[in-house]
Amino acid sequence: MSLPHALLTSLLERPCSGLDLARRFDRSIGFFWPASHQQIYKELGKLEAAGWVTAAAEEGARGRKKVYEVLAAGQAELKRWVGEAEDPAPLRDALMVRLRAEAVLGPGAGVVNDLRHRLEKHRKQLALYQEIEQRDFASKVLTRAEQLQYLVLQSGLVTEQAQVEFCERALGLLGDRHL
Amino acid sequence: MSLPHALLTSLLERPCSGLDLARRFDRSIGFFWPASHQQIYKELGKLEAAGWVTAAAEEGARGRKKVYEVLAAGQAELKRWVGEAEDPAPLRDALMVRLRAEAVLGPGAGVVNDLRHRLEKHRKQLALYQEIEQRDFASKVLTRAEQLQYLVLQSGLVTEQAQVEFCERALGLLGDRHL
DNA sequence: CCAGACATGTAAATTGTTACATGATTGT
DNA sequence: ACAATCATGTAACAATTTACATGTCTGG
Repeated sequence: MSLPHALLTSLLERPCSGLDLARRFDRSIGFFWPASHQQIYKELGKLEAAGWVTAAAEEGARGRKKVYEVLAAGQAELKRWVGEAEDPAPLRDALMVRLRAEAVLGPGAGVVNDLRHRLEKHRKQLALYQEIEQRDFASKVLTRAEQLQYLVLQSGLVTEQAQVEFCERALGLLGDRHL
Repeated sequence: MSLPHALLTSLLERPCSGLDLARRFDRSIGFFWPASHQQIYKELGKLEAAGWVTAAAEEGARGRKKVYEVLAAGQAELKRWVGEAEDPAPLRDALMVRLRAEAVLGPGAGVVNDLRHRLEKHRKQLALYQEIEQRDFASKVLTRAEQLQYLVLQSGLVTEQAQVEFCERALGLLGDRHL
């Protein structure tokens, strides 16, 4: 379970409120560890109870906005966790199950629907990653931290590229002509 | 949720007991949709209640062994589900979170431990898939069903290959000399 | 004043993991 | 007899998703 450590990482990069965190997740760490605002609020409560972050009510801000900041104990915990080794999470891919089902059901079972749908999704995600690459990492000298962030983005790039190629190949095998 | 349909697929390939299913999952569909025997037993109960499979107590067998078989309604349901389109499941990769944490914590935070560990795991998984490829798909003419099964295996092959290359690259970037 | 965005949460349901429990059959 | 394996489950927990609830502030 990496959510607490993903939050600590993001808060170390910049202290902010729960909703800000949720928004930043949607276009950064959330590509590799998605989380809804509900989950984030709950987890922030636990981080605070554990003494890893402090919450400061921001005066003059809307509503009862709280700004969270990582404490020394939280940073120590994050460092401890980074040093741990973990088995890769098991894959769960419904498309593969559908392909196996199509194999046993025979031609025309309909897996092309999912293939076309996912091809489009993966193309969009790939385009998004390429946009981020151009915007944040193109034509400049990178610091070590930026090199690592770029590495993570590249993982996303090759993954989406591979997914696109897989869908195209599968559709070709199934005789689909809507490429 | 694809477990029921993964079970239907596997039972269509060959009717068998819950434990047999669990064992076959471990070296086939389970690479793309893992399931423990506890989960499988529970789900088989639901499939039976839904009228998608029948359970027949096998006489002369050990204990209270039951053999499950797919009914027409189950096959129809599987076909319906295969035709559905679904968004790809969101990625969740703790290694990426660790890399981002290492970026913000600075050199020596220890992500190399996880990278080395995962490099080894992915190399093993890749070797396993290559073995299956040689054993089941090398040097023979493939039926359509076999082509689809091979396609699924190839997805695993390129995925593991990409993971291996990513870990090697990351370790190179971090100056690790234990490749 | 009211719609819409900001901001923080609670509750229930689903899915999956881990630990435990029970009994039957086979091989030695 | 007894250990190992076969075979089927139950229970408790953990993580995530979905739906709902509540109140604040800003712009028109």
